[in-house]
Amino acid sequence: MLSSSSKYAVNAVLYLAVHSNDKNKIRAKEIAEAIKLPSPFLSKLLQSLSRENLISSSKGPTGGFYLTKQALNTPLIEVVNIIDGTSRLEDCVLGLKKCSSEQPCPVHYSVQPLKQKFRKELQENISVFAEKVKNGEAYLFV
Amino acid sequence: MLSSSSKYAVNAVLYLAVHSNDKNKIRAKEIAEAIKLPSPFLSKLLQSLSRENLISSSKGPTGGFYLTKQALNTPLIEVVNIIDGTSRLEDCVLGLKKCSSEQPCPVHYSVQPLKQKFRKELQENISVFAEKVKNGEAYLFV
DNA sequence: AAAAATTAAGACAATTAAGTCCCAAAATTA
DNA sequence: TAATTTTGGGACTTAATTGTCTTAATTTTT
Repeated sequence: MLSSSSKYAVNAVLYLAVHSNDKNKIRAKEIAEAIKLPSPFLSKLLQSLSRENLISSSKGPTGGFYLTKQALNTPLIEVVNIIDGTSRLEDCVLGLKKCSSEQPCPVHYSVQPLKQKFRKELQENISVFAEKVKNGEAYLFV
Repeated sequence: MLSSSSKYAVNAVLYLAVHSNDKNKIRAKEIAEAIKLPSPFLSKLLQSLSRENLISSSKGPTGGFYLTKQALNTPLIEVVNIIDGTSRLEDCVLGLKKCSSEQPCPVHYSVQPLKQKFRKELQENISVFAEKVKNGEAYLFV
């Protein structure tokens, strides 16, 4: 469904959404420890997200990563799109090159609506999912 | 969602469901050509399915693979379970070890019902999907 | 009984994904 | 300005998945 990398990235972004802002940047190492991930690997993911301006960063002591208010209003699925690309969630479940309502694969009508709903659910903004964690309705680890 | 291997396997099984029976066995090579797959690799997948008695086989000239009537009444998801195992479709989308309604991840309630529905759709018997191909409602290649 | 055709099994190779490491660039502190 | 701390970028390593090849076992045909 999602690659390991984008799972990590989503976790990290939600961690930032909950704990960071432009006054309170968070180092890669701290995030890595929080979500139990090797820090060099996480750094690379964060850099990819930063390069695409989904998250913000600054260097040096007191530096780190953070989310702007604008970034909080980005659909969560953008994280996945940056790390995995879009095809992973869009391609035919059976791997057929041309699969559509004109030429459906055998599972198309069973599965395609679910895939679409999945993408739609992840269109919800990052802030929406972060709020659940702040409220104690959802958890990021364990 | 599914590994490449299990996509291939599902295709191959549906091909057998449509074209084979105990009087009409089909060689790995023919299936491989039909679904455009390297034949040695497909052979290995077919062997895994045969070892688990999901498909049947016989050796020698006139040998090949086929589905029994009983096998046609197996849920399609069994193919995936044999090739990928079950965890791929059951584990938390964000990769959290313990993710449940007691301790849900932030996307749990958005996504978990869809995953369950996905598995449920693939619980439908192989024959159901094969019929769609026979009817011309669905296609296996291109 | 021998030859040919097929599946079975497992070792091997190639590719991709995951993860590490090193050094440069930028910012802060002293 | 020098030392320190952080991100940025890219080369490198490791692990997992995908794909190939060789040989054995079984069945059919002649």
